[in-house]
Amino acid sequence: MVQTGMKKAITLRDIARETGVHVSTVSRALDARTQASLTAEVVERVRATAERMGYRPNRLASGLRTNRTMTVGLVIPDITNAVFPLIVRGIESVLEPLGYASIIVNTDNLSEREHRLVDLLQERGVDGVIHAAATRNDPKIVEMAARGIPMVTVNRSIEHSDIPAVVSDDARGVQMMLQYLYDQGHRRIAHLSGPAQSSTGQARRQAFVEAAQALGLELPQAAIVESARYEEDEGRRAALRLLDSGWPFTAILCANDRLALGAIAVLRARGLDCPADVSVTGFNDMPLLDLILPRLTTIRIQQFEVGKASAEILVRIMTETTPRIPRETVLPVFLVERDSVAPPRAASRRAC
Amino acid sequence: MVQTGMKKAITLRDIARETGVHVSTVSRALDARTQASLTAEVVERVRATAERMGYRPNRLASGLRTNRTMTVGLVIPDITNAVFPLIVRGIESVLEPLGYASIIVNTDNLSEREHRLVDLLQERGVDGVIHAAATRNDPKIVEMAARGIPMVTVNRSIEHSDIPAVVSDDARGVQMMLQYLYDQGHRRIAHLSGPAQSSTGQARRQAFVEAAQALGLELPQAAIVESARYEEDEGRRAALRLLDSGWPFTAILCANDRLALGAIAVLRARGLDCPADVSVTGFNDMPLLDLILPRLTTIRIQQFEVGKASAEILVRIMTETTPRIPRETVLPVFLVERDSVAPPRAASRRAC
DNA sequence: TTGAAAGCGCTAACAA
DNA sequence: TTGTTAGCGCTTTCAA
Repeated sequence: MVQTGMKKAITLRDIARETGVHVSTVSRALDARTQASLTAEVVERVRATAERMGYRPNRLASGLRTNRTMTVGLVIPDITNAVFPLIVRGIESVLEPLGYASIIVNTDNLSEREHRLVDLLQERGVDGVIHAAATRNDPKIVEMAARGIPMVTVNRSIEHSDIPAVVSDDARGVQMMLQYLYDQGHRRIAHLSGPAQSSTGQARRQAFVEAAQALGLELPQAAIVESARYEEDEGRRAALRLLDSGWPFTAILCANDRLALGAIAVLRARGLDCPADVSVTGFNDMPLLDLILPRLTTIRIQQFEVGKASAEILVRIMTETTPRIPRETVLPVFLVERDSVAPPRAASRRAC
Repeated sequence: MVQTGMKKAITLRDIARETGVHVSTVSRALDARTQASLTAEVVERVRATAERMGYRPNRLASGLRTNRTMTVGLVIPDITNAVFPLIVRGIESVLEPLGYASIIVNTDNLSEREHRLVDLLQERGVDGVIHAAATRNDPKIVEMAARGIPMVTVNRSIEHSDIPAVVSDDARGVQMMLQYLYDQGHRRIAHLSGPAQSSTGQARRQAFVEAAQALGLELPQAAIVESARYEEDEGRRAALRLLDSGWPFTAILCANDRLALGAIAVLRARGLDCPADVSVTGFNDMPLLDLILPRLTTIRIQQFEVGKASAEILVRIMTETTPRIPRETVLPVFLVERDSVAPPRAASRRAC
């Protein structure tokens, strides 16, 4: 150790010496599962001494011995993206009380980076991984799961694998929103879709197409513009392409709030008001969204609950001998009606 | 291990057996610092075999031996608070390339919780701690530093200790903002201060008092209202108290953006427009703030840079033998002029 | 009910 | 330049 004055930590040996019993006895006395085989008196004496000396178990040592580190890995794309902190807190809400620590890594959706970070987690012997940055088919993840590392994916789902996934009901959300726009009188509705390689991007887009067809909506090529990332500037770029296509849409259903914010900015720059000229809807209901004008009508996802559910499943996989886990856990979503949707100009004119 | 099909990992022994050299030779061949003492041929053969077999070092084992885990602890109040993700990414930007992993814990500013989490970090043998949730005098932190664990505090600074701190120039930020309001014609300026137990809350408040006195401003008791937390509802509560005090202020300098957003909401509810009736300013310039109307005039803090600086310092403490670290590293702040400040009614009337 | 001993995978001092 | 050996702190089998 570099630091001077580094006091060495109290070990089982120190307590053994102090109490006059063997290290293994101390170990047993301090482990709830094994202290049954000891005299109550010894257990208590050891416990008290450990307490008094300020003993802290060395998880490296016990982990080396038992292959359990009480540490899990959280793989997310970018903690800076407002939906993830809530998921993280949801995860933590179940893991922390059980004594688990979390190593959090940001992949920035770079697969090279992701692979390096997954290695980093494995080297540290994490007991399990919650993966919120999985691409649709990721060999590295499948391999890790095959190696026996307990794993759950969040938001996204790995194709052709039996890795449990916790997702929100994207399809239902898109369908609710499209129906809502339809009920407001919209008939030419565009979609700013998310990245095709993310499973949410794909799921929402597919749901959009299906719901649009079910409603008998016109759906030209130009109606769907794909974004490369879930970010404002991609929303701007996509909205520009949409405007320049010349298709006379009256509403944009965006795959994500940030795309919607970007789209609204572009509309405004072109002199179009939301919702008077064009209605725009989001997805996620991220924090602070309700303070931004126009207040975005969106689909609320239960981020915290998603995190919580994924952690609960991971714990089951890590601790139960033969856990029966559903392949997919789907959480409900909710339509949040705010101010970014109005009847289309034409329709309202007709209504007058 | 619970999982079936758990393939055991490749160890140095496996590589030793495969290459026909001793484990220690393998160990040396794989360590850049020691491979100099080996034949280039052996080094290469071992390296290639390790690569081929997919060897991953077991950090538990090496950590147990060396007392270095290449893992650091990040103690923050709440990752859900928008300033922290940026700090985390700043920290990561220096730590990750060096091979460090980060265990992130949220204290919710609960000292009981913080102590438990700090123990959790210590049990896992973190090489150092970046503490962004320190209260002004925290015995646990001082003790940990005294134990020799490399440590840096962020945003807040521990009183009477020599633990390095990375902070933003709060005093200068407050002073700039007060001067700005003064220049716009404001003379009766209130302050919604942050929590007294946080060092930023204290520093900003003190800076406010000093700057106000320097400008010769009127400063009755009612002019400063303290908040319990840096949150919107506390901003609302404090603004209500301010309004009910009857003091005819024309501007509110808030210790934080979220307090400002809360204050503006209350003003609006009372029929007062910001900035027409009352000017309000924030602090931090948190993400998305520029999309919320009225666009808040605020002090920008370089969160990412703060994180980066703290990590750089931590690395120096962890690796250099006799690092000379300044007790406090102060990063500059910037006034961001937006739309929440206007000349006071009286002054503008006079100007007409 | 407790103790003795081995060993998890790695590094480092010492020996050859 | 490479091998031998010991041991980091803990758990767990086996023996007493």
